[in-house]
Amino acid sequence: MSETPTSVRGMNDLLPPDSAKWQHLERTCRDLFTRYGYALVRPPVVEHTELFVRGVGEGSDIVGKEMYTFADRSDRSLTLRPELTAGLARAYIEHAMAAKEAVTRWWSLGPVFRYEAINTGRYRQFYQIDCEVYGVAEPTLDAEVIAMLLALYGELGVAPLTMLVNNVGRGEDRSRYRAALVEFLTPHAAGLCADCQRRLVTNPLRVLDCKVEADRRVVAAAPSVLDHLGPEARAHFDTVLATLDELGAPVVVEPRLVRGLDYYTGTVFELTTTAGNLGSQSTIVAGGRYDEMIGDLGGPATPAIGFGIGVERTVLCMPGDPATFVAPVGVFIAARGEAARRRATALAHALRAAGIVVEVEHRDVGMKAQFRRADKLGARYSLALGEAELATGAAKLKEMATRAEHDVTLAELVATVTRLLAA
RNA sequence: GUGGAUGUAGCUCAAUCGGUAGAGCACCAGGUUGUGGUCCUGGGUGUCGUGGGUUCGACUCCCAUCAUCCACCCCA
Repeated sequence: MSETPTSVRGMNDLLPPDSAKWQHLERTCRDLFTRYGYALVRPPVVEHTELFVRGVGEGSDIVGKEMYTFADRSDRSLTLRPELTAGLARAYIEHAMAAKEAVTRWWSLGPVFRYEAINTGRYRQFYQIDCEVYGVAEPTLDAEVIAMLLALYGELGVAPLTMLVNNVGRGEDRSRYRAALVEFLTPHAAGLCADCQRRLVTNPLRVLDCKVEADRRVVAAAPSVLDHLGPEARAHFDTVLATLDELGAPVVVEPRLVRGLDYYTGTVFELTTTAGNLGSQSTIVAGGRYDEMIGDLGGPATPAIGFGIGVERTVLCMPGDPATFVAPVGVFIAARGEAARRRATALAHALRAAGIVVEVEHRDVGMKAQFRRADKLGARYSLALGEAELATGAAKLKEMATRAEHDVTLAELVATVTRLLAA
């Protein structure tokens, strides 16, 4: 390897124009979530390792083998967050939110870290956008959250979409189903893949999610979670589905849908798409209820629901060339000579104060090069300043696409440009 | 973790059978133009990913290694 520095494997630089497409996603999320009453929270990137072990679950692959864990100088065990939900739950508890308000709606975004093999739409530092609601147990909220996601992706223009939903049960329902599943699978154990033979003991629900063909055939005949829900959970799930129907939100009930994280209870969902050539990484959002996590972490028993959006994957399946998301330059100011450049700088300053996107050529290069750059930047208008313009205070404002020119006085430039750009 | 492909200029890529490398893009200048986008002309950079091996001679063949991409697995 050469001497020049390189980024860490699986951790990439986000550069223009791709960053503009990300900004569009983030803006769309912010605006939509704000309408639903979510407020932004930014927890730290690093937490005590213990939080993730307890919050995400010891049995999960994430905690088992994917965390970036290290000892700091005081020998505390810290971990780069592998997801956002646990840190947000910690903040909810630490700031005693339950005592301050009955319902808390938070959203957050930022990098998360998992030590995994790299692949399309899969990185070691990647970005998630989360929404979490604390304090509501009722099923209409589940439907609202799911429908909001469908609205978000509709607004982003992602298609086709499939929203899978399931209810993995909790408490006694979960234990009963787990027992029934183990009872069903044990006779077939010899025919299952090595991973599933292990899962049969550690986390039998995960067997349902196995992609191995032989295992899938076995699982196809397995008992369904939905048949093992008690009346309360069954009624909850039915209301979720009925509400989604009333909202006109299309979903597919998938009894074999299981999430990889241990904390989910009851409703779980997963948004997938075939857009964007994501291959097997077609899950772009995943979430569900985690009604026991806040209590398990030592907080007041508080029902909760949330989801995580995979930002890279979402951007990959969003339509549109990234360049089209870059803010277009309103005016490009070309200048010849230092006196003209000083004036150009001042004019640009004034135009920008008026909200116009302006690029000034500060380099001492020829007019040809300046206009080529104006063209390349896609500027709506260009203004050329030289000694003559400085002397007269008048200049020509050129519309690049049509090459038509408007006579302008520099004194009225801001007003003129504002009017032209608004037209 | 398993399997496959690819590493050559800042970027995208070429280089026949082994004879120490070229093009386009991008960038700048000149010509044309109104000091002005197109067009024309000119301008230069490579430890050929890295380390070994074979050979008179390696970008080319062999081995190793690293990186990137893709599939599987898992996940968002």
